[in-house]
This record gives sequence, C-alpha cells and structure tokens, in this order.
Amino acid sequence: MEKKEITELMERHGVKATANRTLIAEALADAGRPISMGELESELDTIDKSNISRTLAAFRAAHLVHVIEDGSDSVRYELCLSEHNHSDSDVHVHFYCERCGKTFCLPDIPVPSVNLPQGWDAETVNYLVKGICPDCR
Amino acid sequence: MEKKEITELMERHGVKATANRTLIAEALADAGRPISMGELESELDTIDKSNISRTLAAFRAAHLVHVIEDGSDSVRYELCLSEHNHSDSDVHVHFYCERCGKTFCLPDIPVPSVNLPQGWDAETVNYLVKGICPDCR
DNA sequence: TGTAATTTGCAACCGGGTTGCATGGACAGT
DNA sequence: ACTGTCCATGCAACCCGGTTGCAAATTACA
Repeated sequence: MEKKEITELMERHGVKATANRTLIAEALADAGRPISMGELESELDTIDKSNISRTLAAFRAAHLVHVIEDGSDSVRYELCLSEHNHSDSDVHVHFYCERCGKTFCLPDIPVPSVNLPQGWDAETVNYLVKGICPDCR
Repeated sequence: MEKKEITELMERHGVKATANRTLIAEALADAGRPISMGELESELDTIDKSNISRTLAAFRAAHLVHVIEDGSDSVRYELCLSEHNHSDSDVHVHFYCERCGKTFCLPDIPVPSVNLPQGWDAETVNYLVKGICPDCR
C-alpha cells in the first residue's frame, strides 16, 4: 500500500496524519495480518509505547482499524479497508496459530451467521479458529 | 447441582476435592454462566486469589472447565459437564453483553462450522456474539 | 502418630497497557 | 515574523489482572 494512500485513508477518517501515526498505519498495512500493540512496539522502536497506545485508541475511535480478540491476552489490530464506518462489511474468519502465536485473516471465508433467540441483540460477531498454521505444521 | 455430585465430578477427573476447591467448583456451577477469576475472587473472599488462580489452572489441566474468551480481557470459566476429556462435545455459542459485561451460554445454538483451506489444522472454534442481553435492553 | 506430599495464604513480582505531566512542534490570527 | 492555542509526543509513574517464591498449614497414608 502506498504511503500516500495511507495518509489519505487517515485524513478521510478524520485522523491527522502525523509522521509517527503514518508509520504506525504503514506497519499495520505491511503486516498483512492482525498484529498486537507489542508487535508494533518492537517494530517501531523509535516510537514510545504510550504514543502507540493512544494512536491505536484514536484509530479505533475513527473506525480505521478492526479489533480482533484471539484470546492471546493481547488484542490485535488490522487496518480497516472498507470505507464505511460500520465495520460489518468485511468480517471474516480469523485463525490463531497456537504454535507461533500469530493471527491470520481468512478473508475468503465469511462468518456463518446464527439465529439468536428473541431478546438478544447482536452487535458484532467473532469467529475464531485455533490450531496450527500451514507454516508451523 | 449437589455438593456431592461436584466432589464426585472432581475426583472422577483426578482433582483432589479439598474444601476450597469444592467451594470454587460450586461457585462455577451456581453461576450458570462462564465467570472470570475476578468474579470468583469477589464471591469467595475467604480464598486467596493465588489459590483461585492455581485451582483454575488445575481444573483446566484436568479438563474440568471450559475456557471462554469473550474479549473482555479476562478469561472466563464454566464447568465442563460432559464426561469426556475432549471438550468438543458441548461447544455452543457465547454471548457477551457490552452493557453489563456478563457472558452467557446459548446452549441450544451449535457453532456453525466452516471449511478451512488446505493446510490449516483446526483445534478449537470460538463463536462469540457481542451485543445487549435481554436483561439490559 | 509420624512423615511425605500437597494445598494454602501472603507478599513480592511481572507484563501489558494507560495516565499525568511537561515539552515541543504545527497551525491560525494578528 | 510574533504570539497564542491546540495537539502530538516522550518519559516516568502508575494500574490491574494474574502468577510465583516461600513458609506455614493441611492432608494422605503407612
């Protein structure tokens, strides 16, 4: 993804594209899979972790990132490429590898939906598979 | 659930049923929904949290509890009622209420399965719905 | 009852993440 | 350019959930 595309994406979502923030967004884009704050921290060792934390909070608020919980007791983030603020448009299955600890998107697999009983209002759905990824087999 | 049933369940899984451990297992059974270590801690204020932590680890190792990750950055546990050690037998959808922070089982709704691409070995599947529960509406 | 193994409580620690605060840079209006 | 305001940033201190080291208490069992 081009740097210019990224800054445009940020501005379009109402986030000021400072140098550091652009670095963070680029790292998210380059990863190609959802990554944690810790991974960002070690990759971007010139940026303080408090800054990364606050930037991710801003990205979340601006619906610029998806939040993925893979049970690894640290939340992961991926750039949200759909233009709409409502993040339901590109929901897909995630896969957590129990050997290498990485989380992958399986973008071709849509999340199957279920019918909830009366009275339960669904907002979001997480479908997470755990196992061993092809690289680790 | 009877206290005797619970101690029997524990013994059957190879966990020594001490007084404290029985209290913990009873609390899990009485909750009727997956609860976190923190909830156990405040309910069982005579038991030290380190003990609860180690007991839950033992229960996990003995396949006496299911582990549910609801993204609330604290793992939740529910008593595993199926006798088999492999926990796949009573997998169901979970619902996390974003208002009251409780997690509920929807035991009647089986988790729909997906076909993973070649090379991805699935071990477990988590299907988590977030939204507002009937009580909070 | 005596001895070994296990459980327990307490306190210290750990790791991920956030917050308080002071600094510094960007931008706007004069 | 000068000044003031706003906001991003770095640093350190803190917070919270959870775990670990260790000594004391309890249990199992001969």
